[in-house]
Amino acid sequence: MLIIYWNSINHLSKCEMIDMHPQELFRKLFAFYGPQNWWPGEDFEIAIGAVLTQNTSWSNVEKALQNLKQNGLLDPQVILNCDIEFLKRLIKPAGFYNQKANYLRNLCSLWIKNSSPSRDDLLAVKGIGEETADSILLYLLNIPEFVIDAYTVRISKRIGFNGPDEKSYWKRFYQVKMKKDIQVYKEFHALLVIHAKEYCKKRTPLCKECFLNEDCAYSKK
DNA sequence: ATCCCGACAG
DNA sequence: CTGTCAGGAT
Repeated sequence: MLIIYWNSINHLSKCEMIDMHPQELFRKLFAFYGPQNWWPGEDFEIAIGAVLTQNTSWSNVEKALQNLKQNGLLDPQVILNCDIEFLKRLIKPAGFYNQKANYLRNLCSLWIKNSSPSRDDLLAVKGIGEETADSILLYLLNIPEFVIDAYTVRISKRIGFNGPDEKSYWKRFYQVKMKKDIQVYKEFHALLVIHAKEYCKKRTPLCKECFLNEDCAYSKK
């Protein structure tokens, strides 16, 4: 009887340890992976990459960006001037090229009118949702919008930050709990991405080898 | 076969 | 809320 009681106490204390602060998650990710220095590319290329990477692996996006770069198509006006079928062919490796070609042109039209758009300006563009808008705002325009993607939701729920699947919830969650710091926002999102790819994978997460498994609710199930 | 830093239309 | 868009890596 005493042992059962002890075990329940022990279990409770473990649960409390799982409930860590997002700051602590950030600190541990940063300690393990180091700075990601994730603002590759020049200016508008970041915005292009943000669109091309919608539901698409970055390795495929890199091929498309290379094609664009080799043809001098990283400039909004040049993109608008070029034949759309040519544009589609260049970005083909990134997938969804029919719609993404149009999405890019929509973004270019906005950018020519206003190269420092607001969040609402971006969301008004057909093809730019919240994640893409926030990526552009954070990594290109240096506006502190916390980027929430499928990886962020997956890791947050697994590690034990109880919450729904809705990205809007997690955006508020992180923006309330984290210090409003551009560099931290940038690094944190980048760290969540690399961690989701290397350990916290969708089907086969590598919990045994994961450096966070003692802090993670998912690895204890 | 499954997944990839989603967004939009129906 | 569900179907659709799509090539590329594993």
